[in-house]
Amino acid sequence: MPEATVARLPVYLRALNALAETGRTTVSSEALATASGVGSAKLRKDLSHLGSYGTRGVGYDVQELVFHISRALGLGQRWSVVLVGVGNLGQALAGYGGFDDRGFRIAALLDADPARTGELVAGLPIRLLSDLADVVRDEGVSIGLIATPAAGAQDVCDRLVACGVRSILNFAPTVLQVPEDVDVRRVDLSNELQILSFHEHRKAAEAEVVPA
Amino acid sequence: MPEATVARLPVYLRALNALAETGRTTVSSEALATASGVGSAKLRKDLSHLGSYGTRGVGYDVQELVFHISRALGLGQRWSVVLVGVGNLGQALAGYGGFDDRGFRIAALLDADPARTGELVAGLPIRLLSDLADVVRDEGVSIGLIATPAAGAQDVCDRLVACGVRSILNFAPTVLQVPEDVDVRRVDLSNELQILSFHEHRKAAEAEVVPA
DNA sequence: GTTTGTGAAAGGATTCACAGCA
DNA sequence: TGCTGTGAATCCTTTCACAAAC
Repeated sequence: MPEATVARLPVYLRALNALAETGRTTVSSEALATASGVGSAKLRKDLSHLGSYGTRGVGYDVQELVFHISRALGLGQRWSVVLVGVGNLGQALAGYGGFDDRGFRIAALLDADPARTGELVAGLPIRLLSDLADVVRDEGVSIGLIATPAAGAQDVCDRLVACGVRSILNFAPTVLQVPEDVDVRRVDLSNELQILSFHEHRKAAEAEVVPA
Repeated sequence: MPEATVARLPVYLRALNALAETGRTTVSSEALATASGVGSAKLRKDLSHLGSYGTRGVGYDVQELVFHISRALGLGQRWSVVLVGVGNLGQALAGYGGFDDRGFRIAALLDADPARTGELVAGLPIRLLSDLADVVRDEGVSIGLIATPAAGAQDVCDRLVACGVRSILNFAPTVLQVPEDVDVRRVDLSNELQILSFHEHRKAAEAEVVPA
C-alpha cells in the first residue's frame, strides 16, 4: 500500500463518518472525493488498494467502506498512548476529545518536573518521567506523544525507544534521531506557518508583476 | 521551486539556527542533512533551487544559508495572523512562544461565544468573531488559524476568505472547501495517530509471520 | 445511463554517481 | 583530497481514459 494512500485513508474515514451521520448509506467516488478534498480518480485508485468494494453504476456502501478502511488502518484494536510533557500544548492534547472515539486511549501523562506529580489533568494524574518503563509495560503502550520543549525531546524519544515504543508523534520543534524501525511523525506549527508564508509571499510577488 | 522542497526549508532553517547557537560557522551537506533527518543528496538538490551558495570542498556558510532560506520563505517581513477559536487548543496555540521569534505576530484572538469576549488569553483580549473584517483590515492580517470545533470551521473559513485572507492553517478535524487561490494546510491529530496505527499494525503482523 | 476499477501515460520527487571546483 | 552542484536514472504518485459491470 503506497504511503501517500495511507496518509489519505484517515481523511476518507472522517468524511464517511460524517456522511453516515447524515443518514447516507451509499456514496459515489465523485461525492466522497469532493468531501475529502481530492480528485475522484485518486480516490478510486486509493480505495482499489483495499480491494474491490464498490458497485459499478451505484457507488460505495458507506458502512462497508468504513469497515474496510478501519481494518486497513489497524483500528480494530484500541491503541494505548503515553503523553510526555504536560505543558501548554500537552494539556490541550490531553483534553482533546477525539481520542477515545477513534480508538486511542491515553494510558498516562508524564512530566519531567517532580513539582507537577499528582496534579490532575483531564482526569488523569501526572506521573514522573522515570515511571515510563512501568507505564509502557503495564499499560501495553505502543505509541508515544512528545509534547516537551525542544531541549528535552531527544532524551524522551530515546527513553521511549528503549522501552520498545516504535511509533512516535513529535510535537516538539526538533528532528528526532531514531533507529530505522521506529516511525516518527512530526507536527510543527512554525513549519506550517513558514510554508504558508512562502506561498503568501509568492502570491504577493505575482500580484505585483501582473497588477489587476 | 518544488513543493516538496518548500516543505523542507523550514526544517533546514531550524537546524541551521541550532547550529549557529553552538557557534558553528560552516556546515557540510552531510552534517546538515543528518541534523534535518534527510539524505545529503536531497538536501543539496533542495538548496540548489535557492542558488549556488556552497563552497566545494568546504560546505555552506551557516549565516548565509539562514539568510537565503529566510528570504525564499518570505520571512523578511512580519506576518500578522488571526486566531479563531479560543478553546482548549486555541489557548495552547495562543500561548505558544514560537510565533514572535519566527516572524509571526498574533494580531487578535476571536471566538464566536460572546460570553468570552474581553477575557485575556496570553495577554490578548478575546474579541467577537463578527469583528473579523475589522481586524483583518486594521491589522493587515494575511494568515488565519482555525482552532474551532469541526462544526464551525467551514463558516469561519468562508468569513476569512470573504475578508481577503488567502492562507489558512486549519486545526479543526474537517476538510475545508475553498477557492483555488486560497492555500489551506491541515493539522489533524487523529489523522497522524491513525497513520501511526497503520504502521504499528503492519509491524505487528510482520513480526507474527517472521517470528524472531 | 451511471459509476467503478485499472492499464497506460504523464508528471514529480528521490537517488545515483561523477564532473568540476576549492 | 573533499565537497558541491547537477545531469541521468529510478522510483513514486497522479491523472487520463475507457472497458467492464450494474
